[in-house]
Amino acid sequence: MTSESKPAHFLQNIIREDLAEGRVSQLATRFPPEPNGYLHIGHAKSICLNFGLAQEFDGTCNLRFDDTNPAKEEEEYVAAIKRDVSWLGFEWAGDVRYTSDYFDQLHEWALNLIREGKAYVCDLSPEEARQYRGTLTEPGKNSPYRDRSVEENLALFEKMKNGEFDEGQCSLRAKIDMAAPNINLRDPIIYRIKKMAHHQTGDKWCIYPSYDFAHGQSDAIEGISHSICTLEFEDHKPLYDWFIENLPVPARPRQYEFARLNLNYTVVSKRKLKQLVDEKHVDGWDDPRMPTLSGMRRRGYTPAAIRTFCEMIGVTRSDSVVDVGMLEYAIRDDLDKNAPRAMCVLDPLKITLSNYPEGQREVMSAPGHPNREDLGTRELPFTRTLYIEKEDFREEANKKYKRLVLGKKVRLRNAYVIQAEDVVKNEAGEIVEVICSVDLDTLGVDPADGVKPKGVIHWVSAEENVDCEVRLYDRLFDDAAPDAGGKNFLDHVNPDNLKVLTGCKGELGLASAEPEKSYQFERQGYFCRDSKYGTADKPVFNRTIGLRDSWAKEQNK
RNA sequence: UGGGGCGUAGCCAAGCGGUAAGGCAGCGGGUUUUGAUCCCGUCAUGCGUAGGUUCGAAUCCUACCGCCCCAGCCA
Repeated sequence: MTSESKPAHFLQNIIREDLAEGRVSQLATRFPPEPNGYLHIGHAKSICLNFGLAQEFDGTCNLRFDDTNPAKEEEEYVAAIKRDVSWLGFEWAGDVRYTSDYFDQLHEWALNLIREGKAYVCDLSPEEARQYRGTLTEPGKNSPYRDRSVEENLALFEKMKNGEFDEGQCSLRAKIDMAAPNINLRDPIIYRIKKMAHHQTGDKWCIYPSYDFAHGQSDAIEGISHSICTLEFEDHKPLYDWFIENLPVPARPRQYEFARLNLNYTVVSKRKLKQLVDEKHVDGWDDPRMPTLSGMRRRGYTPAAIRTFCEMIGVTRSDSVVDVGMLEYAIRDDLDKNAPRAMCVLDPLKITLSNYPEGQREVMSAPGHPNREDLGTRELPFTRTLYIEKEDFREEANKKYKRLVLGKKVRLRNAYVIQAEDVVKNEAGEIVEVICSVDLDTLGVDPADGVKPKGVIHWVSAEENVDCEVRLYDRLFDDAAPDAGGKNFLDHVNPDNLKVLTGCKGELGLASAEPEKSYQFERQGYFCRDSKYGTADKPVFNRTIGLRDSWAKEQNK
């Protein structure tokens, strides 16, 4: 820890004290996803918190699939979640756990409650149960089945377990208090009938424990000391504690809540994400525009950047909406330091160097990174015809425009200074080529006349380059809060969230770019080769994020 | 109008009775063969509001206001 380290957040303080005062001997946390969808940036916050705390305090963190609802869960998600957690850079303690590993024990404990008169089989239908539950302001009424004998409950629960009842026909409920102001305490359902196979336990069960009954006890079984969840579970804590106190569990875990992540211009609800996929607004869960970890990975986000972001935003109990600008800062910061540089012309304009012999070829050497010698050098063939960016040339411009202007000079990055001498236009009047002269005495030095060109532009040989496709992504939504209030988030999908450019010309080295490995295309942004589309000789590059652009800002003034 | 939370700058967030950290964004300037990076400076007389206690209050007390969560046999 350095003297400039971040101040501790409330959970770090709680843990430090618990450890110091001996309330817990070793920190044990867990990340408990339900395998019913893909992990997204919001989960990353929880993952970084739970695994990060374990690392910081020399404790352990388990990966536990909270799989109590076979109707919604699938093995496919289990695999994807494991992969994403590993990708983020974390290692869970021991084997992957499943709440379903504890179904036998949980069933035993349910029997325990029944024997002590603290649980009963209720025959109320779901609709009737809702009516008996009361409302936020009115107390509920006791179920007519609340006072069945222990023997009858035992027999009925056994029948439930044996599949002798239909789904919804009855349920096992904890006997707590139908008049409790906290609705979670109004005799919550702890076991329900679901006659379906489970991805882990197959056909062994037709009754499944509820989240409330399973979670705390699973924590206890695993010896979790601090069970960290999001704010909406705070009302469940009294119930969490009630089970722990009324059952012979091997440990006393404690629940703590923190605020989930909200990001502007983004939706992170599995339902909405799924809708974007199903209605083809995006090309799958791993579409680079998605805030899923798999989408971000394909987009070029790095685990380190996501971890930094989670560190930046802090951990508190107040609802907040983080500006995506912070996420963008985190990825730019990482990639600026670590991504090798390359040149790629997105919108090519041909340049012919009139005083450079036809057939002549030189090889320019350029650093892999301006201040990372360990990233080596790259070789750039330089020829009579080149491509530059269309927007980097103007026939006339004011002094603020620091690029190539007719009659003026500009530096070709990592190469010579050139001057635009003439323009070739097609019948439509569009510029199709610029004739330039090159000053061969300017490699690494300013022109002899001492006048240093103000601008530097990127280029690529027109004769030797990699033809590629580049996909420019913009934010998925054009509204800062697409799902706020009564808004339909689909009405705010940004129509310009993807621009596909073909015929882009990249420097030769890009042909061997590995998928998901980041490059900075100088003067433009950070890109990585797509892992799904493209061919060996025609790669597709995804733009992760553009460079900060003060020129664009200047022009918008 | 039941219960549980939360209000510090445009955003995130420290602070826990001694006179408002830090980051993102913004703004101004410097360096630069990336209009990037980097560097420097600037950015709350104010902590939801109103009272009160105190030599002193974002921190304590009182009242009020606003926002979020809870009535799945979802998690």
